[in-house]
Amino acid sequence: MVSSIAELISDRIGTMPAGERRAAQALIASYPLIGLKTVAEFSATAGVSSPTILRFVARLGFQNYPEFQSTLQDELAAQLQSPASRTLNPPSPGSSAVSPMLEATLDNMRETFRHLSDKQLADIVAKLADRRGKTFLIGGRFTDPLARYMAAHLAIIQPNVFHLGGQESVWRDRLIDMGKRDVLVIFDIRRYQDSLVRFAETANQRGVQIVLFTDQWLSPIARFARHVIAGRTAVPSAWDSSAALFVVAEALIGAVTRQLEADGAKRIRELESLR
Amino acid sequence: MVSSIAELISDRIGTMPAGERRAAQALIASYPLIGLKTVAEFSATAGVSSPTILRFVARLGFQNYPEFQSTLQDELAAQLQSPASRTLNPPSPGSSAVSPMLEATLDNMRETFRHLSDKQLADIVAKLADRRGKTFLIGGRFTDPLARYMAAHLAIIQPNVFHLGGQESVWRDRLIDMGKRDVLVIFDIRRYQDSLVRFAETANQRGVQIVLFTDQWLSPIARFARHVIAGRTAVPSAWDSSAALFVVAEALIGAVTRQLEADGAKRIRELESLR
DNA sequence: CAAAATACGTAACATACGATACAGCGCTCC
DNA sequence: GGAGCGCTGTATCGTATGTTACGTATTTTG
Repeated sequence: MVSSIAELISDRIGTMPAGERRAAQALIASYPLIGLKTVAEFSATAGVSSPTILRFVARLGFQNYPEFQSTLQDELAAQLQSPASRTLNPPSPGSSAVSPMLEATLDNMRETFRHLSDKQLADIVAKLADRRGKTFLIGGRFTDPLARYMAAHLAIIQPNVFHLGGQESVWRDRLIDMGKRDVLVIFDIRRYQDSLVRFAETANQRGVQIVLFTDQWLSPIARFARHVIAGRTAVPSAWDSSAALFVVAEALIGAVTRQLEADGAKRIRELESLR
Repeated sequence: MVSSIAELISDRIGTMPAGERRAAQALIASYPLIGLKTVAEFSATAGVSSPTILRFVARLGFQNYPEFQSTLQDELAAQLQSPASRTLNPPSPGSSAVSPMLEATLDNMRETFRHLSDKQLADIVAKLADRRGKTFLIGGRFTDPLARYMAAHLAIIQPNVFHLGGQESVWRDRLIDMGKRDVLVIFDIRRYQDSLVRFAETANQRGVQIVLFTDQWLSPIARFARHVIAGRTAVPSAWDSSAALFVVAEALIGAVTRQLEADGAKRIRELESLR
């Protein structure tokens, strides 16, 4: 038995032609609201023609469009009247292999932030928003993308932000550029990489302030780090999860942006005028 | 300022004639669902005539019935998309500056997964774990790190996984390598990049199956995509959040790994012995 | 109590919405 | 390479829907 139209769609989306699949995806993306609008609006949002929408609902087993809409409304009524069903994901008895993953991730984030004080974050933000020094970012095998992600944002709102990528020998040589006023943001989770540890140690000796993103068992780099962010990584998977660290990174990016705006940084105003 | 139609009604219900008051009560009783149905149905449920309904919505300040319905739908959309506003956020003791960011992110993830069916994910996993074809990953300005992150993991558990980076001209030429059996995983959120759209279009013409990670407004690439994952990106920040997409990516990585283990892939056993 | 004003429903109307027929196109399979 | 099939969009049609006009009922006011 199929309980919701959403399930019905995901059951049959594989067997649908391209146009109808676009209709299905548009419906799922903002479920179920476009389904309540007119065929014309639905077709416009999905980028197909009206008949395709009608064929789509016909394929789902409905006699006509109004019948389809009524079903959607009934579904919505049930949902709105029992808020419990919202929090508890469609129970999907037996399956839902990803749900435990999601739950664990959400828990990880809550735990991660619970152990982070506002003071600590504020200090890091202040340091990152301090435009007198340079900012370098680097990560390990799996976490380097996080460093890139953060660098991509920070580099826009302020100058002198550099992601250290490529071969080890390349970024090792960049140590020459680093001094007391600079910040090095390092991402390092298990298994901790020796090359990164050595790099951090040298940087530390040069007086560079290190901000470390690591897991709850703390990379050895924590010994040299000025600020340590310990994210929870445990999930029911063969891999560790970096999602919590990712969210902290995003929170920092947002906070630094706000800080620079508050500082009235000329660059921010220029950026806005460019857009 | 009146935020919802429900408030508007309770403000004015005192000044309404009997018939319209019955209409108002009927609407409030199962808010806002009858308002989305036709005037005829509305009038029948309320026990009044159609014109009375129209006079009722006119009194609320709407020019016509469709305008009234649109407003109701917008209201509903806002409600459904930010469950936070429904639960009336607990002030979160201490009221930290990053807490709203965290809350929004958690909501985004729950919402994103609520719109994702197990079936849909299972299809994608099956395709990604299919070792007959190659897997290419690419992302936009801010999302390319996500592509890298996913590629870093997938490349370990199976051969023929390629991240497309560097200059546009470089990865454009890689189109030659792509064929019907291959998968292209694209990350593209606002503002959608023309270069990526063109790339996706060409790849699609070559028969490549496209898995798209995008935001809830759907990149134009959705037109060519076989599978679309629409993540929520709204957070109280100057930037959009990719955290929800990141978590989906991690979930997929985990699921693909499990799938390959189940398939008894020789490579996995070899890997384990190497560790 | 009478007269006026307001409210309500019936019925006719016009719009726009959903439905259908048909032609063009691409794709697959001989 | 050609024939057949299936998918998609354009254009047209019928109809359900929202809208309005008008007559009757009901309440209000002097």
